[in-house]
Amino acid sequence: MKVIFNNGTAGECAPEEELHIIRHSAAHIMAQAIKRLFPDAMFAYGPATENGFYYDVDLGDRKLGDEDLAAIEAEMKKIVKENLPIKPFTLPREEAVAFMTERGEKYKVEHIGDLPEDAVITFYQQGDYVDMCVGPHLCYTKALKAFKIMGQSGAYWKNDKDNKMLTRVKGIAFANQQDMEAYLTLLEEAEKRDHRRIGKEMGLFMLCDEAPGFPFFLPKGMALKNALIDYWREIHTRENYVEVSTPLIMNRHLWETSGHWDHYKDNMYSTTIDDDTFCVKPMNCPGGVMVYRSNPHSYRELPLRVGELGLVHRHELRGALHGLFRVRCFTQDDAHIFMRREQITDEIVNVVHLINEVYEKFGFKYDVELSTRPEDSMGSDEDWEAATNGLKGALENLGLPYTINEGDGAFYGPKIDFHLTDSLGRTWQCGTIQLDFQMPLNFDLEYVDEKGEKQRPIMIHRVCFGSIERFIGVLTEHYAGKFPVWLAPMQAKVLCVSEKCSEYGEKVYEALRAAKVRCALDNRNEKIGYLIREAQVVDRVPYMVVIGQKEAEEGTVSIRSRDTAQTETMSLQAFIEKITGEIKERV
RNA sequence: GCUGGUGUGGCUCAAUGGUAGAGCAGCUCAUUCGUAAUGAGCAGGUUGAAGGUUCGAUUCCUUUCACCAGCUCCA
Repeated sequence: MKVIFNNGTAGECAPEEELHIIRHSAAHIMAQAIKRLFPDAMFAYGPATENGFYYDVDLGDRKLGDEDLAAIEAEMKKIVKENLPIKPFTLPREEAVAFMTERGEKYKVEHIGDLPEDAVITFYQQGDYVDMCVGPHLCYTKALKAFKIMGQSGAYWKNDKDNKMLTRVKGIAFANQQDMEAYLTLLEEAEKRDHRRIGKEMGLFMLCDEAPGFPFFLPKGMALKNALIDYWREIHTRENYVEVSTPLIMNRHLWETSGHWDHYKDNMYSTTIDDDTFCVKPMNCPGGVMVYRSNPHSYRELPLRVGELGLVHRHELRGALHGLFRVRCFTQDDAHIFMRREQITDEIVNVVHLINEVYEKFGFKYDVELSTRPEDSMGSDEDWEAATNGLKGALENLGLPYTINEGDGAFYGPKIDFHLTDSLGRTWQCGTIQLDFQMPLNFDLEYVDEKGEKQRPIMIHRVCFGSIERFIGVLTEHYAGKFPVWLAPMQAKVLCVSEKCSEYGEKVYEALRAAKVRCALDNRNEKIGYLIREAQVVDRVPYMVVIGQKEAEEGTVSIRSRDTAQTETMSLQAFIEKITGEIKERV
């Protein structure tokens, strides 16, 4: 594809850059359209994104409705049709400032201020519209073949909530119409995987207006949750963790000592008990610390790995709530590891291996982030540096690729975060490993070393699933509700061809129940096709056990697989062995 | 919390400033059927909530709650 570079030459761009350039030019064309419709508009940033582009615009007090978005899209089409040439030019810094000032583009002026002193400032012009930009861009507006405005939202200038809120208009753009159609189809498909929809269809969980952000787990969702917990307990026992359970509500003083009162107060629910303030725990660590502190410890016990499936409550902003992905109460598969300084790297490596094992079990790909010290934090520079280096060292030892998320650590220490992707490509933080020198200091934790001297342990906070609720949401979308047998809320469903064989169906169902298979019996007076449809499409049950006259006479079952729709006839005993084997092996 | 949007029976959706309609699900009856929807009938809603305008509101206005797409924030 031919593009125009910021030095004014036209040439070929690298194929992998093509879409990026199309999308970036789409942002400019949209800006031009907005400027035509709203002459007072001032433009902030307008980058290409993963599937399209957006532009943050200051429209004064003007709000955009759906009709406005439609008008912008129509105007863009017009600009494309006009086939305006897109041409770059450069200006020295002062002239660039004067030029943008004259055009009222105060955000661009501020942007110039952020650029290096010696930066050459490039502009791209199409018709009467000029945007400050490094390019490259399409040569003509007509080269933009496929785009669509997708919506708008508020967004702060420079992403800082103390700054003015601008209007972000978002769109998608593709090389051609077919690619865009394909993407829109993909979105439709993704919507079908939405865990909120599948959760409802399958009867996994519910939310109601009376408890916004506090999910109810229904019997089937509970079965899934318990299957995950059983797995979790098994691997943690193997890894030499012990398990505790600590109270949901504890005295405010404890939260003051831990630092949560200062750093997390707005997110904590509280209540009054005997004239004293008590807080509902937003994190499990102070509870874990109290357990540690209840006894003296020897260096021989360390590392001490203490797990807790802890239910935490956090007051999340209502606009942030999202199905099971973002809730106000959730179960963390937490653990606190108390250890000596020299055990840090080994322990982190162990935890990373464990988290990796869990994610591989489900076939997840994940991104790793290292979050460093936030502004609002506790502790000394030395401790923060040591902790951050400890995490970095472990990641580098393991050769795990990661990105650094500056200033995004917990208030008590830096962390490694594991992000999983939902059906729409949004990523959600699940696993996290946090190194903490503060909590042991605040609570004066100790152990006795080999010389009989008191030493301060270091703490790791870590979760694998992150929140079981969020993890179930991600799993639901990952499998589109077609969970593997060991996780499936309903593992087998007995379907009777007619009421005549109901009795044998009952017998098969009872045999499966006795073998601890999660199952149901459907002997409704309907055609078998009807029963199959519901079992396969709604229940997404891995095995449909079809029972008819023939099976009743022979003592067999006809097994229809959810995934292949193939059927296989076998003895009831053979099927029970097959399914219980798969459940046990967690395949 | 912020920007925009949405809110009608369990679900998906329709309609109008003048007593809310369909499909699916549910129930009843008939059918007793072999691997993705048998037929007929019945029942189900004070249109998210509160207030206002109006002779009359589900429709218009205000407030509020919840949800959706984002922003911010986070597991």
